[in-house]
Amino acid sequence: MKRATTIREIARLANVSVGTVSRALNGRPGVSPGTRARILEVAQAVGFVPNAAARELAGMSSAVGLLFAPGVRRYTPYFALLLEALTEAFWQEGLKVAEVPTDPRGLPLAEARAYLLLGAHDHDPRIESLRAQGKPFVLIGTYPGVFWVAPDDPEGGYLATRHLLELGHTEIAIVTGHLHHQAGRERLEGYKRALHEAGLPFRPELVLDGRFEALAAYRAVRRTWQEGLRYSALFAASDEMALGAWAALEDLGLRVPEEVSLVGYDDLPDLERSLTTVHQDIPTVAKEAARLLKEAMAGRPPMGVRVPVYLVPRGTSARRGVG
Amino acid sequence: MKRATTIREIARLANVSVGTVSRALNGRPGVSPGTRARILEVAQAVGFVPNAAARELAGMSSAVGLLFAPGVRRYTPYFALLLEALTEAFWQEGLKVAEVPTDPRGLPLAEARAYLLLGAHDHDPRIESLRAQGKPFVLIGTYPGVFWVAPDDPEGGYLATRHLLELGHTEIAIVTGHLHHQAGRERLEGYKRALHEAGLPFRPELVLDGRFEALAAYRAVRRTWQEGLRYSALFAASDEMALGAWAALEDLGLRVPEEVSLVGYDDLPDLERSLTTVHQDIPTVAKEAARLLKEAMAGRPPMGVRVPVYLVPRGTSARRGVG
DNA sequence: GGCGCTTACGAAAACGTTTACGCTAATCAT
DNA sequence: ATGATTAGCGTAAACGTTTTCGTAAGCGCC
Repeated sequence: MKRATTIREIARLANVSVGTVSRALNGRPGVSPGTRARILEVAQAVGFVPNAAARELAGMSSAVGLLFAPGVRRYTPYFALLLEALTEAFWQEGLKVAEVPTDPRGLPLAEARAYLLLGAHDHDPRIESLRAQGKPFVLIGTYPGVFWVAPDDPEGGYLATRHLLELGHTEIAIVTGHLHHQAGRERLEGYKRALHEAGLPFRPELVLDGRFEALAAYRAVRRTWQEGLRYSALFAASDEMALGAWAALEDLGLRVPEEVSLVGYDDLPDLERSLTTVHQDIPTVAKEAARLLKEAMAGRPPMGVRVPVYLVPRGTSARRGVG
Repeated sequence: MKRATTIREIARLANVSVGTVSRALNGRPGVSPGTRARILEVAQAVGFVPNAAARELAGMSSAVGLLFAPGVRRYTPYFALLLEALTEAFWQEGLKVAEVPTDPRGLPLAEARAYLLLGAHDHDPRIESLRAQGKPFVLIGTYPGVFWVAPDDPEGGYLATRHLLELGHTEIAIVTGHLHHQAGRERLEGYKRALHEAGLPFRPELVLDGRFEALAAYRAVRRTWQEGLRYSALFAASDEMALGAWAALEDLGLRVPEEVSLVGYDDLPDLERSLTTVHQDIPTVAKEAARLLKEAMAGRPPMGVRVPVYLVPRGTSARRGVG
């Protein structure tokens, strides 16, 4: 393994002492704009990554606490990917992310330098509590007046639905996740907007509750179809639910995409089947979260950013059969 | 936060130098049995936990690599619990566990001081490869000639089945996980043994493939029942599959446990419904894994340990209705 | 021109552990 | 008895960072 470049090396290259380098890199006062720029440039050039162990030893508890909202299913492929990306992105900043045990309201039971909030709820008590404590934090989701980053879920829901509309479908059902979760609600909003834009009415009976679970999606799709609900296209607000829905359609004897088109959401890797879906740029979400957390720790004013999503047409969506 | 006790403090209490303490604690040569015992006693008494950051800084990459078998679903509640317990248990030993990226055969793409193998396969190439490299590792599962720790799955399958037999059931179906995974196969073996012991024949058609997934279990149960398969009791080899099976039975209009008894496996916490199941002692599995890994790193001869399981009778199993 | 004040920076201590090296005393072979 | 070996232990350097303290230079001000 190659030896990583150290702060000392940077000091040598920039003709300053290690103390100055440390100050410059951490945005601390006591270094002139000129030297600071020079140091940052050198660090950038050699691809410096601070040694987390040394940092921690020196007393900078380099752990940011990961706070899951209560009631959210953590053990999903999506969260696993997000976590992986977050770990990677924060590592680049010399920070480690670790899940923190919480009380029933989701408030942290252990101290951390900063926090990362996952699974944004509606009236999230975690936000006010942390704000009152003055702890820096970033929310994965949206909320006014705090640092937040979120995938552009309204746009994603819109893109998926418009794709189906453009293929000639007019009866489009949606399998949603929990509507008290932002992701679930926002994707539904996008769906509604696309319908509205196309001059089609929103029909509540075409909204099926899939609870973000494959099994729940399966049951909802199968039951409603057998009760006589009909549509030529289905938008599932997560790939897991799409898989459940797909299985249900198969068990109902329906061909995908000939009889029913299907669009998922997330674009999970390693899916064995070719699913038309909305791609989420998870690494970018993670990187933005890391960047924002640094801003938050530096005491900057809050800001939020939306990360773009895009549609990936694959095998499960087709032009509506002439009917 | 209270200051953790250091190696220096222990040195003071035991009247030796820090170097000697370090050697004693790490099982390295160069310290007499007497002093070693004294040091260990002091360390035990004050509840010493080595500082991971300092260790890493001093060059002892304190990370043990977590290696998942290819093809195994990592994002399950069971693995999440196991991982949590492993993190905790290894932390006590001054070790951090981190997942390591693998190639398609499951071999590690990054170096680590030692490895932990999860999701034991049958002819696992990881085992021979690591053994050839002389890397210390512990397998969660069983394999002759290496360090391993595993829940007593054959016994668990036996206990679940015998419970149903004792309730008067004679037609007992089983929903299994993948049979090329040890856990899946061993639980099936226990089921067979209980049947055999009771003088009942093993009927292959009563074995349903649930792939350790709720949805797959649901489909298998529902489809086979509709095809005419009948039984008065069902043993699902994981709680997730039990939930899927339960949903299927409900959708078939069958009452649990009046018409069909159901037993799960794992005893996951936070299940909202009261499921009879086999309890797994995950914290103990983790602690044993940590203990064994230390033995392995010390170069001791390999050994394996089975962690006991036990049945937890709850609401989904009942005496067979008079038929 | 002396005084105080600020700013930019270097020197060095500190964090907790591992480990190379050196020393002492005991053991051993001759 | 003497020199060589060895077991047992202490000393100190090293790991990469943060941070306290000291200091020199620059500034305005009377």
